[in-house]
Order: sequence, then structure tokens, then C-alpha cells
Amino acid sequence: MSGSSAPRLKDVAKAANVSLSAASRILRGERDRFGAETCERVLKEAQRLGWRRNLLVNGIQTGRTKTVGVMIPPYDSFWVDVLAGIHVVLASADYLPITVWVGDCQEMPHFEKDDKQGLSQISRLLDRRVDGLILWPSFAVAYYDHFRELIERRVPVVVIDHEFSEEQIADSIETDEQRSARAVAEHLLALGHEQITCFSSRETAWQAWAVRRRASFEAAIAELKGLEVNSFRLNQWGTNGLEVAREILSQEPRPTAVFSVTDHEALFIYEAAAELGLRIPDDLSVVGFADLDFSATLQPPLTTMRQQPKEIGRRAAQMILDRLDGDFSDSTPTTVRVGAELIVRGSTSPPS
Amino acid sequence: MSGSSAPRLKDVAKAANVSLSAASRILRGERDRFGAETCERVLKEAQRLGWRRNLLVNGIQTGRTKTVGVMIPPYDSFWVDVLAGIHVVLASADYLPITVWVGDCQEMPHFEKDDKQGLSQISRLLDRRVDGLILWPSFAVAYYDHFRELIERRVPVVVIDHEFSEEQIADSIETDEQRSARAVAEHLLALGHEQITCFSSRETAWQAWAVRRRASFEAAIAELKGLEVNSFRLNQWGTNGLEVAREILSQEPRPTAVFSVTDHEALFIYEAAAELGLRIPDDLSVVGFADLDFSATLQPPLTTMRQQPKEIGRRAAQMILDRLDGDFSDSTPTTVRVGAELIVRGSTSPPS
DNA sequence: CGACGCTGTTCAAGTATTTGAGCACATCCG
DNA sequence: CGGATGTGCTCAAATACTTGAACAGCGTCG
Repeated sequence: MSGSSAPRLKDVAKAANVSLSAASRILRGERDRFGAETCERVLKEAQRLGWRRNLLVNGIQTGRTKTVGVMIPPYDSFWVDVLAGIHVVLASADYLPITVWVGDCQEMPHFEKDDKQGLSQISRLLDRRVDGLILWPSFAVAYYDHFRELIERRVPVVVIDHEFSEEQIADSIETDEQRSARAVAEHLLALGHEQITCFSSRETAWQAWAVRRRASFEAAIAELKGLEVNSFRLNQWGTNGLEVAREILSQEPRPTAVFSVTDHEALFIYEAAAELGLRIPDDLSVVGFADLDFSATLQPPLTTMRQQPKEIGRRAAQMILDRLDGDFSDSTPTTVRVGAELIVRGSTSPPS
Repeated sequence: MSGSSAPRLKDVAKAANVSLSAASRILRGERDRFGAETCERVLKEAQRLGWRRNLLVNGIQTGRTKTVGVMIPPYDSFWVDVLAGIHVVLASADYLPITVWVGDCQEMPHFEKDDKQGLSQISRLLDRRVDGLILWPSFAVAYYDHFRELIERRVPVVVIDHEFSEEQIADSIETDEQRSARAVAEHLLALGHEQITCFSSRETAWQAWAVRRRASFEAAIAELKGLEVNSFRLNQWGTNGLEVAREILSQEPRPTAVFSVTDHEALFIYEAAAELGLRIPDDLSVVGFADLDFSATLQPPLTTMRQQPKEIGRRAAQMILDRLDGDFSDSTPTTVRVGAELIVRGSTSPPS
């Protein structure tokens, strides 16, 4: 019934019996110009009325909303951790991330209907005047023009897990795929495996990381031992994981080790192996990638490359903040590569 | 180098050679007052300059920012799906969720340092003038006063998974714990189990759902068969999952079935069972709750209650939108209970 | 010829707040 | 006693629009 919407500064000023601008200055901390008693009165009234500053107005006036748009697929614990990293860093600078979904999250998180959805999401962020943008480049290529426009308007952009095919127009951050794939290769070769298969993800245009991961792995195996890796991948919609896993395990000769480009694919290998009565790691070694939340508790626990999603998130956010603080134009776009660590668990052993 | 920040309406008007207010009206869709040729010119210039409306201004003027604050723990796939549901519904109404983290997401997602963190997060949302608030009530009790203030200001609040201990002051949405727990109880009893243990989560003040879930389960078992359930729980920080699981499986007599209050606890049971050489489901039946992303691919696949997180998210968002659309004061707070479905997989069987 | 419709214009006020400039008054110094 | 200094506060413009009201120029119709 009180029907009162948010109290205005005007109300506070009136209640404390000072002018609007006096109230504004006092509440902004410019107190030395005013008497202690006046300050206290204003503060007390603001408190009593429950006044809070209106950041929208600040946004209009300063051109800074203290928000950063984030466009990533909140798909598994990897992305959740990336988000966590972003949140922590932004929060400590009193920024807030505004996250939008890409893809038809209704039914299939990893699949995007068309470019327009992503573009409209970017639009919605820009309408809110975000100060910066962190994104996973589902269709980065399609957005190039958009990026260029943003950068011209001094809205810093950081892209996660994307390699710019031509000119690099924005900052970029990714897992060091080459080193990581090599670590996996070294591990499997050291165990003595020679029949090695790689289970890649969907390798659509925007899944550049999957391509790089698989290719780096193939290259490492070839370079280290001269062996050829037989590679499989998911279909375009990522719906046939179990079928591919079955296919992988039905090869003649059967591979003794499978490197899955993420832990998700490894799950399908586990499932197919159980179906076929193959024991891990006795009959089959499995290596994943990401160290997702469930990987340590699989039976057997999954050997996997532990990425540093939180660190990736933190660095991404920090890059945005740095760009916003410092001079924007004088530094060229950079790429940060974050390391990953091989966690050896029970899913790998020498071939029998 | 162009150094241009976002173009203003003024720029568009100038470029199209019309007045500011004409440009405003045309771009807002009030076109019938203007000639087709003029409209086209304005639209074209707006497009060319990349003009986009400034929702901050709209927010100041109308008091509606078209944003909804969301405060939930993006902890596992359950919450990710809740978020997805929220996003879908809000996006279709051209709203945007602004998500803040609760808890020290740096190290321990499910643990909050103190009330103040949550309150400061709410503050940051309110400073941005969110139109509504969806939250998971880590410290809902501590926030009661806050809620009351929000509701007085006509900021609708929806609480997920929280039971108001006294007066219900906000809308609330939760999984139907009673029915769900009863379904689990019926399943285990139908299989013939009599030594049944419940593995609860941390049951801190704000984990009301865990308390309700465990208590409902105990009650159902008692009511259906007159049996007593031996219940265990995690410590206050949720750090001793494996120890508790070991303890559970070391009881004399050993339970033949364990109901885990979430799939996370079930993972610990799997791990402890593997350690002790117990086979699931031959020696031990395990039931989880939530049907998280990994549950179907465990070996054996986990029997679990499938909640409807997306539906919960959707309903929560819809409740906010309804409150915003309709008359706010005339309807009393309601509680929505969303059903869950028992998914029987390989982790349960009759006791041997 | 005057009224009317069409297509625009200008004016002014409103949104919530910030901020540079400046004013009134008191005190203090020379 | 005049001028400098400082305190406490106010005024007005600015941010980027929106919106209602009034009005102006032009062609047309009765």
C-alpha cells in the first residue's frame, strides 16, 4: 500500500533539510566541505529512507555503466568456472557481468540456430551500454564487422578459445593447445601405446579449439613416435556420442588408448566400453580433457588435462578492465595462452 | 583513431536532417505521423551510424530497466539449467537477467563467508535498478527485512527452494520434496530393501531443501513400512563426502540401499563402494537426486529423481514477469511446487 | 476563401543525478 | 575598515533522450 518506489535523492535532501546538490556531494563522499553535523544528518536520512544511488544515471553521465557483457555457453563445469573467474575479478572492481546465452539453450546448448540469435544478444548488451564484452566466439567470424565497430567505439572485446584466422582484431585467451596435446601424447607414448585414436568433438567452424586440439595431438604423436592417429568426431549436432564411441571401440585392430577432446566424449567411451565388456584401463586407456566436475569420481577416475577455467575467466576480465583503465588505442591485440596440467588417474595404464 | 563513442540520437537527426524529436518518434515506431521517405531516411542513417537506443535513459524515464537480478549458485548442471530456463523466458520478453554469485565462488561454491556478501550483492543489483529479483536463499532469513523493503517498492521477488519459516513474504518455487521423497521410498521398498540409509547434504540453516528432502524420505519410509532410516550428513563445509560415505558403508549391518539427497553425494558412495570392493547394485543400491549431467553415464548409471530445473527457472522468470505486468498488490505470495520423476537406471536392484 | 489534413517543426518539461561556478556570511589579517 | 580566506550551501547546466502541446507551411477540397 505504501506504493513508494525507490526514494530519490530529492527526498533525502528534503528530509535532511539541505539542497539537492549538498546531499549529492555528501553522499558521494565529498564531506570535507560540509559540517560534520550536516553530513551526519544527510547520511542518517539516506539510511532511514533506504536511498541508493542510481547507477543508470551514473551510466548516462559518465558513459561507464560498470558492466561487462559476457556471452558464453554455460554448458558444463568448465564454463561455470570461467564465469566464476570473471565474476570474482569484475566484482572486485565493482563491475558486474551481464551474461547472455548463446545457442538454443532450450534444447541443445551447443547448437546455434543462426547468426542472428547471437547478434541480437550482442545488441541487447549494447543497448544496455556495457563497457566491455567477453565472448566465446560461436560465430566470431560472422561478428567480425561487429567487433570492429565495437573496438572503434572503444568497447574492449576479449574472445575466449578462438583463433583469429586473419587479422587479430581483439584480445584473445585460450588454453595452450599445443603443449597440452603434447603432454597427452607423451603420456600415452610413455605408457607404450601404439594404437591410438582421437575422439574429437563436433568440429564446426566455431569449434576451432576442437580442431586445434585434435590436430595438435595428431602432430605430437607423429612427431614423437611417427605414428598415425585415427581420428573420429561427433556429427554436426553432437548427438551421436555413443555411436561414435562404439565405432571407435569396434575398429580392427582395437585401439589401446583413446584421447577424448573433452571429458564429455570420454564419458561415451566409458559407456561404450561397459557395453562391450572392455575394462578400463586394462583393455583400454582413456584420456579426457578439461577435468570437469565429475571426472575425478568416475570409475575408474579419468586421466585428463586440467585446464584452468577460473584463471581463464580472471584473465579475460582483467584484460577488459586493463583496457578500460589504460589507454586503449596504443596497444595491439594480444593472445594469452593459459597452461593445462596432466592429471594422471586410474583410466590410463600400459597396454596389456 | 576515430575515437567516436556511441552515436547519439542527435547525430542521427542531424545526418537525416530532421529534428531531434522527429528522429526519436520515428525510431520508436511512431511512423504514421511522418512521410515514408523521411522515415526511411532516418532509419537508414541510424543504421549507417550504428545508432542504438540507450536503455539507460529508458530506465531512468520509465523506472523499468528490463532487467531481473538473479542470485543463485551456478554450482552444477541443475543450476545451469535453472539459469537456462530463466534466460529463455526473460529473453522472450526482452528482459535480461543479471546474475551475481553468492558464496565464495573462488574456493568453495557452496559456502558463504557471511551475510554481508549476499547483501552487498543485492545492493549492487538494486543500484542498477533491476525490476525484479530471483534468488536462492542462502541467507534468506537474514534478508527478510531486505525483501520486505523490496516488496514495498514493488520489486517482485521469487525465492527458489526455500520454505518461509514464518510469514511468506515473497513468491516461492521449489521441487515437490514430499512426493519426490515418497517416490524414492516406494521404489526402494518395492525392491525389498529394509536396511536403508539416507546421505544428506550439509544441512545448514539455508539448506532447507536438504532438511525437507531427508525428513520427507524418513517420514515416507516410516509411514509406508514402519522402518527407521539411518541418516548421515556432510559437515558444515561439505568437505568430508568420502569419509561420510565410508562411514555409511561401514555400518553394521551394512545398508543395502542408500538414498543420496543429491547426485553429488551419490558420487561419494560410488567411490567408497569401489574402495571397499562393493558392487553396485549387487551389494548396494544407490539412489540420487537431481539427475545431473553425469548421472546417466556413471557405471552403473545412477537411479535418480529427475528434477525439472529448466521448468523451475522458466516458472520463476514467468512469475516475475507476471508480477511486473499485472497489478502487484492484490495477489498474495504463492508457492509453486514442481514435480520430479524417478528415473530407474542400473544402480538399484533388489537386495541380494 | 476558409477549413482541413499531412508532414513536419519548435518548445518545454520531465527522468535522477552530478558538477563547476558562484554567492552569502563569518572570521581573520594588516 | 577593507580585503583575503574559508565554510556551507545553492544555481544552473549537463547527460540522452521522451513526450505532450502547440504551431507552421503546403496542398486540397468543399
